[in-house]
Amino acid sequence: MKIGPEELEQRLNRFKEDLKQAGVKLTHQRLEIFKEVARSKDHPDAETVYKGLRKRLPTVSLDTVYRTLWLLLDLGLIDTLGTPHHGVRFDANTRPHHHFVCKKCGMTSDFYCEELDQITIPAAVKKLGRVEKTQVEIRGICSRCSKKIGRKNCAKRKKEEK
Amino acid sequence: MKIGPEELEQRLNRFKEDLKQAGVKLTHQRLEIFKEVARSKDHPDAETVYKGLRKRLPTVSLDTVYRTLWLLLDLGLIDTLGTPHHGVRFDANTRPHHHFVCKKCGMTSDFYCEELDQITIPAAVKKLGRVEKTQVEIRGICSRCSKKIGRKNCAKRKKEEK
DNA sequence: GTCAATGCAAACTCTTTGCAATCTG
DNA sequence: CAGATTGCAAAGAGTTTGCATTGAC
Repeated sequence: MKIGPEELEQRLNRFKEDLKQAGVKLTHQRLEIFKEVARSKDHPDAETVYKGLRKRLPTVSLDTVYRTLWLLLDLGLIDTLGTPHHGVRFDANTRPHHHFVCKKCGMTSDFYCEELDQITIPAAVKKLGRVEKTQVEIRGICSRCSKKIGRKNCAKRKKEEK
Repeated sequence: MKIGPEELEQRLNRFKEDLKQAGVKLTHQRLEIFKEVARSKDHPDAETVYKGLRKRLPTVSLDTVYRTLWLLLDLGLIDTLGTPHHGVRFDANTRPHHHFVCKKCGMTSDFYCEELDQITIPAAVKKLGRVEKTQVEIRGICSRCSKKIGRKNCAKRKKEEK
């Protein structure tokens, strides 16, 4: 998927607006990091964003990339694959099941739903590879985290919890 | 979800059988690690498995836990959440979309399907927290990895690719 | 007995933090 | 100009590796 210049413009404006709303400063770095991610068709990790960025912004540092990405995540301007701030986790549940994932704390609960077990996938997907299982991932904020509101970003939140 | 003793027995037998099939030795550690994961209702990380395990097997080491978990993954006896051997990855795609995830290399492709965008989630899930988005995760082996067959485990595979 | 698997310790990678200098509003 | 943000360097997680020893088949 590629996005046209008018949509990019739109997203940049929303970006600036959201920073203002959050009482967060609009810096050169933040703008460029957002553009780098927004233009990406893949699912880059921090390092990849950093490398792409350095071509245009040679003085940027990797830790700023991290801080900014967590900030954007907190503002809901980007999402992550899986759960941030966690190592690999193992799933020993061999029955068909689905996941509710908390975007803040990473809590992942299984749930069962026979209807969802029956999902038929588009034929095009089969070209991507051999399918082993299909599950629904519901992303959101768990009730526990919903109570802890008003914190600014993930890193700070984690620290406060210690 | 909890599993009954007869199902546990069944899974242990399948476990032993699969190790034999793979030409891999059945060690005390492997058996206990498998039991630890199989009994878990959560989605433990390696450290959690390790801690639980040490109560019964005080001499086990964390690296054996890792090696065994990757082995079990390779044998298809357990699965992971997200993609192993990768840092956090960011998803800047703001349109409704779904993922095909390769369990071997972590490659994650977006795909679109209006039908899947319409999924209705069971009422029970709403108790878990505030839902922000619902997406389908199709897990399998991408065509690229399918070609590289016959390797024994992830760690070795990664090394060989260097 | 043979070769794979383990435990240990050290290395490595990814991510976070403290702090002084800098920049935004 | 004040306070947030950055870059740097160093620390901290989580994970992997090399090697001598142990243990399964």
